[in-house]
Amino acid sequence: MGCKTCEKPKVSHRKGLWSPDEDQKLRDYILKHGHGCWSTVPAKAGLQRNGKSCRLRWINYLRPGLKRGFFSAEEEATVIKLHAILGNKWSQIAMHLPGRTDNEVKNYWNSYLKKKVVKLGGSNSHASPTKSQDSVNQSPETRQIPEEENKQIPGSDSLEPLEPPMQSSMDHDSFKGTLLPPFPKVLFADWLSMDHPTNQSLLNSDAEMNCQWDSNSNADLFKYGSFQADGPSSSDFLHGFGDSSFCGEFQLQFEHGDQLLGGAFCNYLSMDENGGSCGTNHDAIY
DNA sequence: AAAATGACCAACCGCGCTCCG
DNA sequence: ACGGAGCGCGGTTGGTCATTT
Repeated sequence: MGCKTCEKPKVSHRKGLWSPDEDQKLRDYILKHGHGCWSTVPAKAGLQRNGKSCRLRWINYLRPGLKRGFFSAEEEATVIKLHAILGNKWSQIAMHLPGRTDNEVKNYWNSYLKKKVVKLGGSNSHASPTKSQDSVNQSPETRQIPEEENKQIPGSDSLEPLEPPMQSSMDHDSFKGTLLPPFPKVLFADWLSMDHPTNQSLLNSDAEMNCQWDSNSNADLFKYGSFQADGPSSSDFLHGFGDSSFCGEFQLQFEHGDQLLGGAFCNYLSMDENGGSCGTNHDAIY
């Protein structure tokens, strides 16, 4: 996808963890202009990163609507089920988990679910032909689940959830006996409603279920509660948000909660992008 | 209390695909 | 039709924090 305006800045790209300042710059830029051509984003946003890194950071961490909490029993079951069907098709699995990224699903699988499935006898692992899955069964890195963990897995011979997180009012950490993260997680819809009190009626009590505790920077999104009001036009704001997965996530998210907001929300997001919104051609911006 | 080990997760890397000129 | 550029995806790595010895 060539981009006419793409230039090739000869800058040495920074690597490693993102600083809050970098996050701020990237978020500011994308909320204001959309990402457009990723390769130009770093230069325009004043970042010494490559476009790929910016894209990843946005998708996996900064994008509004990310849940970033512990997986609910439902989500966990979905991951296990879909992984059995799809294998390591993380992006496809993530499509069914509104607010989750492929990277998050992948990490969750590798750090937690994989062990669980193995412990359960690998009955769900047969469908995955991947090297990763093989390593679960064969590699020396395969770890035995500690007895302590085993004790914490009631009903571990079924696919019943390991008593997880949200629905049980227990997140993964507390499940593991550690501390709760300190801050409430705010979904984009919740955040939107804060900025638009008139939308509040659109959120029913199910929204509470989505208000997990999370320590990450989604809380920062509060800062942007005003960007729509005194910031750029909706047109500017929506550049780059016409992403199918983005809309799809919200759509799914609220459909799951028997809410009608999903469509309305996507309409809202795509109000000036008819034809291109919620579609895949988010590059045709500049 | 300090060192060793384990677990988690953010980020990087490389490959394949698609689009455009 | 072909080559280059950009994007998306999956695998892997490396840093950090927690737990154990």
